[in-house]
Amino acid sequence: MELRPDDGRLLRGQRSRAAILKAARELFAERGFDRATLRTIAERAGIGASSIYRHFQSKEELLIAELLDLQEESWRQFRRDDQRKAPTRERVSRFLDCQHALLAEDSDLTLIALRATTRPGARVAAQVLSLNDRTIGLLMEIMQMGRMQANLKRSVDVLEAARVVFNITQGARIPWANGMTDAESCRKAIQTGVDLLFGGLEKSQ
Amino acid sequence: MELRPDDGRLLRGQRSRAAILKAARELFAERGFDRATLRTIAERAGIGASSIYRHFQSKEELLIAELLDLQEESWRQFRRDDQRKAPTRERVSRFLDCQHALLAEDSDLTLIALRATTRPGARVAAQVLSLNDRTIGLLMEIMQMGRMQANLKRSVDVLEAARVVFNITQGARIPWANGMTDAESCRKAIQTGVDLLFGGLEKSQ
DNA sequence: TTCATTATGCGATTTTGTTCGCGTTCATGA
DNA sequence: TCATGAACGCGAACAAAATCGCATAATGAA
Repeated sequence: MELRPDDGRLLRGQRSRAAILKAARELFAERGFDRATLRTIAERAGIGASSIYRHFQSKEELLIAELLDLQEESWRQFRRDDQRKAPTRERVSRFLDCQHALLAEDSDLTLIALRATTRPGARVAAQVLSLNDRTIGLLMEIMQMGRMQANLKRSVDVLEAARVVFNITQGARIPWANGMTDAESCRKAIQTGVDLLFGGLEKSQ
Repeated sequence: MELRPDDGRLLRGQRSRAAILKAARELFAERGFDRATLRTIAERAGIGASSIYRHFQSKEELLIAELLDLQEESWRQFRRDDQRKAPTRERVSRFLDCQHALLAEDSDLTLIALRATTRPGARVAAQVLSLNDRTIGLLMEIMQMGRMQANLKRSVDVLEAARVVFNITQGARIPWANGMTDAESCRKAIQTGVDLLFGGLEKSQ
């Protein structure tokens, strides 16, 4: 039996799902991920704790919706005044700044996403890895354009280059999310790393 | 009151600590970190589960000792036939290969260490970050030598460069530890990333 | 010896994410 | 109208890490 999209049960489910997400976002912001209990989230959402699992497969999954939103918002901001003719290094740098400005508001987001990738076999791990791949894909797109415009070396493997850029950002955020550096130092570390990558370490002869 | 180092209580504690570590290593190897329960570890070590917390602050801390050993072993292997006059790129590359060969035997180690860094406030997070800093320090040492020998650009910030190399390795291991690529692909990804960093992406004019 | 102190050990308990079995609601089709 | 099946909801239960209060052992000081 197929359910019509306006079926009463589905509608009720969608309301619940929205209520859970709202409560979760509020509580994550108030107390942070680890201190926000599924029972308190459920209570604020007005349902039972176990019902959350009708809509999400794990606690971490409550965050990836937010991460997805943020990712697309950062792309929107980047594209809004992106100079497609500008040097590739500048375009990449600007994109990372857009992303950083948004992520800097919520260090938990980066941290929990990273944690999720350390749970092999869990669905949420694959989801986050796939989100990361989308970001890597965008970076690759930018760099591929630079490669065609003879802005980058022809020999560069743009996929690997995009991965390196992504890993630089990921790695730089860990000390920040652990409170060992502030957001601005994190931003600078990312930019310095990208500059090193573009310029190279070795002397050119 | 100060305890002498040969105090009977301390000696008993050290024996327990050693037994716990031994049991933990065995069980981690047999079942993996997540499937090895503190109760079974305690049982094999011949003590009660809660007693583990007299010696370690968290389950993850049981892995730190192993990670430290492995780190120093990889340094030993690297130093054993390190050509100090060789190009910096080759030295770095060789060090990463040594490290990879050891880590490849136990993907859990990388994964759990990474997971530990996503637990802000926990002692184990700081411990792992400090271990990482030691590896970064060694990389920095290698690159600093290259910089003095005019092997690398004078303008290079060796600390940041070392961090970038480290982040490349860290990031490349995540898909591998999730079973999405094999160890050899992971190794190649690391080497490709390092090559990109040394050579740079931009065309030199 | 006796007492205080300190490290260690342990069973009971708490906490929290997650699973299970059962009941409820609601559209559909005979 | 009534049985069917599917999505949803819930309280109880489970699993495993972590905590607590108390007991024990070992040592030094009085």
